Parts: sequence; C-alpha cells; structure tokens
Amino acid sequence: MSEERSRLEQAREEFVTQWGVMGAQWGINRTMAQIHALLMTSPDAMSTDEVMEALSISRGNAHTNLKELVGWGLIRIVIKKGERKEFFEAEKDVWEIFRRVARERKRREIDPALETLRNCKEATADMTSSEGKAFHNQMDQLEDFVSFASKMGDRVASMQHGKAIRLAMKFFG
Amino acid sequence: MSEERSRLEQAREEFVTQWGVMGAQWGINRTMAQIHALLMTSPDAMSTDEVMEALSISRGNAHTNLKELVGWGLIRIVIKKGERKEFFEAEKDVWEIFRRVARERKRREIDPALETLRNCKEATADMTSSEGKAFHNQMDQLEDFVSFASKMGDRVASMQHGKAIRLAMKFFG
DNA sequence: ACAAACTTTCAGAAAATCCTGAAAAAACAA
DNA sequence: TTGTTTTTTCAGGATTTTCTGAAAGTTTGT
Repeated sequence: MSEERSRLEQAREEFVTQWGVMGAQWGINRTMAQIHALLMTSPDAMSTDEVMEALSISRGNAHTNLKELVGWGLIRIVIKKGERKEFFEAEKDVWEIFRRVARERKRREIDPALETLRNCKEATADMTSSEGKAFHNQMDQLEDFVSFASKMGDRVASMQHGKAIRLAMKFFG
Repeated sequence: MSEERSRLEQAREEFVTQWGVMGAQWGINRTMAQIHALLMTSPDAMSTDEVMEALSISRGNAHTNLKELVGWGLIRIVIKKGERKEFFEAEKDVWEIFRRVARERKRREIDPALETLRNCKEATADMTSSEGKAFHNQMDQLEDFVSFASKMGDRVASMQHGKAIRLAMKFFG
C-alpha cells in the first residue's frame, strides 16, 4: 500500500517536472506550468501554502503564478466552509483546457500580431516598385494565413468535445 | 521614389521587430525570429555580414541563429557564383513555413511529452487506490488528447496547400 | 477598535538566457 | 605551402526573466 503511494508520488513528480519543462519551451513560466500540473493531478483543491510546500517555492512566487493561472482560466478559486483561506482547483477536462489556452493565446498574441500585419500591409498598399509590391504581397499572405488559422481556432474552441471528435473523424475517414 | 523606399524600410522594420516580439512569446529566441522576418521579406538572399549590419548584431549571434534557422528548415544556404561566402534565403510560402514549424515542434517537443505521459500512465496502470486510479485516468486522457492532436498535425502538415484549403472549407460550410 | 489570518506587492538577489568579440578552425586560392 | 577569406566556437559580459522574503494591505472575527 505504502509502496503504491510512493510510486504514485514519483509518477506525479515526473509529470510535474516534465510539464514544467514543456511549458518553458512554449513560452510559459516554468513554475506556472508546474503548479498547473500539480493541481491537475491533485485529488483536492490546494491552498497557497500546500503549493509552496509541494514545489519548494516562496509565497510570492506561488501567489503570483496561482493568480496568473486564474487569469488564464485554467484554475479557479474555491472557498471551503470553515476555512478562511483560498483553495485552488484545476480544470481537469483536457478539451476544456485546450479551449481556454487557445482562446487566451489568441487574445494575447494572435490578435496583436494580426494588427501589425495589417498595418504593414496597409502602409505598402500603394507601392509601385517591385520590392514594395513583393513586401505587400508577403504581408497579405501572412495575414490571410494567420487570420484563417485564428478563425479555425475560434471555431474549434467553441465546439463541444463530442462534436469536435466527430468532425475530426472526418479528417481520417 | 525615395519616399516610397523609406516608407517600405519603415514597414519592414516594424514587421521585423514585431515578429521578434511574437517569437519571444512563443518560446523562440528573439533574434532568431527577427532574422527569419528579415529574410522572409528580403528580395535577395543575404550574407551573414548583411544580416549583422541590418540588425546590428554580432557575428557570433548572427551565425548561431542563422544555423538554427537552417536546422528548422526555415531558411536555406545559397551559394552565389563567383562569391565565396554563404548566402541565406528564406522559405516564403506561408503554408510551407507552417508545415515545417509544425513538424519540428512535434519532433522536438510533442513526442518527448508523449513519452512522459506514457511513462506516467504505465507506472500507475495497476493501482487500486482511488487516487492512483484518478491519476492514471488523467494521464490517459492527456495522452489521448495530445497524441490525437499530434496525428491531426501530421495529417494537416502533409497536405498540399490547395487540399488543406478545400478541407478547411468544410469546417465553415 | 483590535488582533489574527490571509493576500498582495515589490525591491533586490539569483538564475537563466542571450550576445559579443576575438581566437581557432576550416575552406579555398595561388 | 602560404596567405586570404569565411565559418565556427566559446569564455566572459550583458540583459532578461524569475524568485525570494519581508513589509504593507486586506478581510474577518471578537
């Protein structure tokens, strides 16, 4: 029994560590990704102190990243009866996690990028030199592609899990 | 004429700068993203010295990031007749750029992540405690999702542009 | 109002990442 | 071979990012 427990803890630690590494590669703060992994695999909501303890990190660090995760909609605050402090609980449904990350990245990164591409496109719309035209054309293609991908993202992210699966099957069928 | 030229340079600089910012947000070295943007909008292949000059960066920096981009398959080396040095030229087709980035990220990041998930899944496959089962189940769902997304990526990335567009239209139709 | 429990902020320290510049290695020409 | 051009490497410096710990702020109960 205690053997199973320790094996579980070990697997969980590996997951937390690797999720952190992966997050870092995708431009997400390592600690934030680790907290996310920790909460995704926690049977119960955890307090700030429990997170600090589990990852050996400072209060400030834990606090900042917990709030950041709340901002991403990946975890939520839970108040327990009789307890004064806040507890945090992760969204565990993978499809829902994906949808929230997609929505947030779009808002924070894709939309501003589109803005830039449109600016560059507009600023060169009237050019007559071949270089000017080539640049304009390149911006146009990029804008088309990014806005198309963005719309696809919206579409997919607003689907229910079941529907997404069925649609995806069409790809392979 | 010179007015158009300077307006073009300005637009191009904005693009290079912003592409750098965006890259950084996605876990890509800022300089690498800037060089990529520079070459994507260059009418001709550029030498290391020209890149250094255009971005005001050192030779070492330029060299390392150019080679990194070659490794990602986003630019290629070009040898000009009568010239001894190497020139670099970017892939300009957005669909092709997307495919190469997708393929590389899969290889470098998704596949290792799947490996971890499978490990964690396997290590807890026989558990009887409810916590053990919950963890195993969570790993299973994550693994399913990631490997599914990965297969989708493969599928899409191996399609021709035209075919992808037609398929995508089904989404909206 | 006071005190205890808890949350938030942030200046400075630590760590991770990135860049420079120069030297070494390699490629090539004469 | 010898000299010239170009590529590659990398130690040390600069910058950016992240973290700590403590103080300030807030909420809640008495």
